[in-house]
Amino acid sequence: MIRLLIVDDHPIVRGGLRDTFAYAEDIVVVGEAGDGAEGIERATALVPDVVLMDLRMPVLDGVAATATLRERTPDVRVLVLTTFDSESDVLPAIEAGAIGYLLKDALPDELMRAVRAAARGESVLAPSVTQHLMGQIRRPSAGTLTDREKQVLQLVANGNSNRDAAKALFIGEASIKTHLQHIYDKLGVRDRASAVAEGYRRRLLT
Amino acid sequence: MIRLLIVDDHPIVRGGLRDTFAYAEDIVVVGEAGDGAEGIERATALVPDVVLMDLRMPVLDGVAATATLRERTPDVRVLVLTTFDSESDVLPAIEAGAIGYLLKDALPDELMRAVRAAARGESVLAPSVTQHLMGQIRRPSAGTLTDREKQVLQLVANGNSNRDAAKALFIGEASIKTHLQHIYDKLGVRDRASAVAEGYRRRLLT
DNA sequence: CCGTAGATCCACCAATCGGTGGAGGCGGGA
DNA sequence: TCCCGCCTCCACCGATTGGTGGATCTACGG
Repeated sequence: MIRLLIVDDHPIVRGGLRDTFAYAEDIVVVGEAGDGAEGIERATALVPDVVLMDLRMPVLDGVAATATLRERTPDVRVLVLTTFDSESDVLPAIEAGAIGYLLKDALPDELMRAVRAAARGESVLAPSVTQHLMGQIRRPSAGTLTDREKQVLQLVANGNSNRDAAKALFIGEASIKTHLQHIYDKLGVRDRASAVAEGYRRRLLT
Repeated sequence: MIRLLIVDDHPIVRGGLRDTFAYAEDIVVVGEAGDGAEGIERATALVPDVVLMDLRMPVLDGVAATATLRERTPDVRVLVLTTFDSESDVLPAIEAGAIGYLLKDALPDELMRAVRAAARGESVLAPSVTQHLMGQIRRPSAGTLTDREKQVLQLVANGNSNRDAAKALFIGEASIKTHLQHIYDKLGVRDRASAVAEGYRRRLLT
C-alpha cells in the first residue's frame, strides 16, 4: 500500500486528487497540506511514501519545501504536480530533489502510474518537460545568470540607468556594462529591453 | 434546481468541482468541457443556468468563450473560476460578460454560494478581485495601452530596435518613438527596459 | 599550485535612444 | 457638427547604450 501526502493550496485540486486516488486500491491518501510549510510538517509527522507537491503556493513554495524534505526525510519521494511547464520551474524542482515532474493536465490514470513509479524510486517526467530538460542540458551554464547578474538585470528592469545601477550596487559603471554584456550573451539577446523580457520569461525577475 | 456546466481543461479540477457540487441538493452538474470551444458547444446544446469557466485553456480561452456565449445564449450566466487574479485577466473577463470572478483557492462553500448568486443574476467577485477593480476604475485610461502600443511594446520586448519595429509594422521610425513616449507616460517609466518590465508585471506581454 | 569562474574596472567609438514640441488625418461619440 | 482619442510623421540634440578587447583580484577545487 502506497501512502500518499497531497500538498496543494487549492482545496478544489486537493479534492480532485483525493477523488482520483479513491479508485486506486494500492494507494491511500494519508494527509493533505495547503502550503509548503504545512507540507513539511505533515510529511515529517506522517512519513508517507510519496508526496504530491504543487509548486506555486503561499508561505513556502514547492521547490523550497522539496529541498527541505529531501534533507529531513530522504526516504520520502517528492513528485511535483504543477500547472506550469516553464523551463525555469523544472530545473529548480529537480535540483531540489523531486523524483518526478507532472503537469496538472495529466490524466488520472497517468497520475496513478506516476505515483506508483515514484514509490518504486523511478523518475517520471511529463513529455513536454522532457523536451525542456533536453534543451537545458545541451547548453550547460548558458541561461544561468549569476546572483550579481540577476541583481543588475533586476535594477535595469526597475528603470535604472547603468549609472544608477552602479550607485545602487556601490560599483563602477563599467562593471554594470560588463555584467550586462554577459547577461546578453547568456540570454541570447542584444539589448536591455529584450534582456528584461527574457528575464521575465525565465522567471528570473519579479 | 440550478443546472451547471463545468469548463476547465484539467480533468482533476473538473473532478474536484463535480465532487464539490455533489453535496449541493439544489445544484446539478449537467455537463463538462475541456476547452473553450467545447464549452460553447455544450453550453448551446445544454443551455445550463450557470457556466463555471476557467480562463487559461487550450483551443479557445475562457475570455473568448465567454464573449461568444454572451452573444449566442444571453440567458446563460458565466462565472469565471481561475487561478489567476491578475489585473489584466479580471477586466477582459468582465468586459466579455462574466457575471462573477472567483479564484480557485475559494472554499467549496463559497463556490456554491457564488453559483447560486450567479443563477439569480447577482455578481460575485473574489475579495482580491474587487481590490483590483477599484484600482482600475480610479485611474481610467491610465495604464491601458492601445492595441498599437501593445504591438510596439511586444516588438521592443522581442529585441527589436525602433527601426526594426517600424519595418515590422510598416510605419516610420518616428511613429515608433511617439508610441514609445506614450507607453512611457502610461506606464510611468522612463525607458524601454522598464516599460518591458511593467508590461510583464501587468501581463500585457507574453 | 594552477585553472576556472565570478566580480571588478578601463578606454574608445558608433549606434541608438529619450525629450521636446510640434503637425495632419481619421473615425466615433456628444 | 465638433471634439477627442488614436495613429501617423518630422527635426534636433544631448544622453545613454552596445561592441570590442582587454585587465586585475578573489575564491574554489582538482
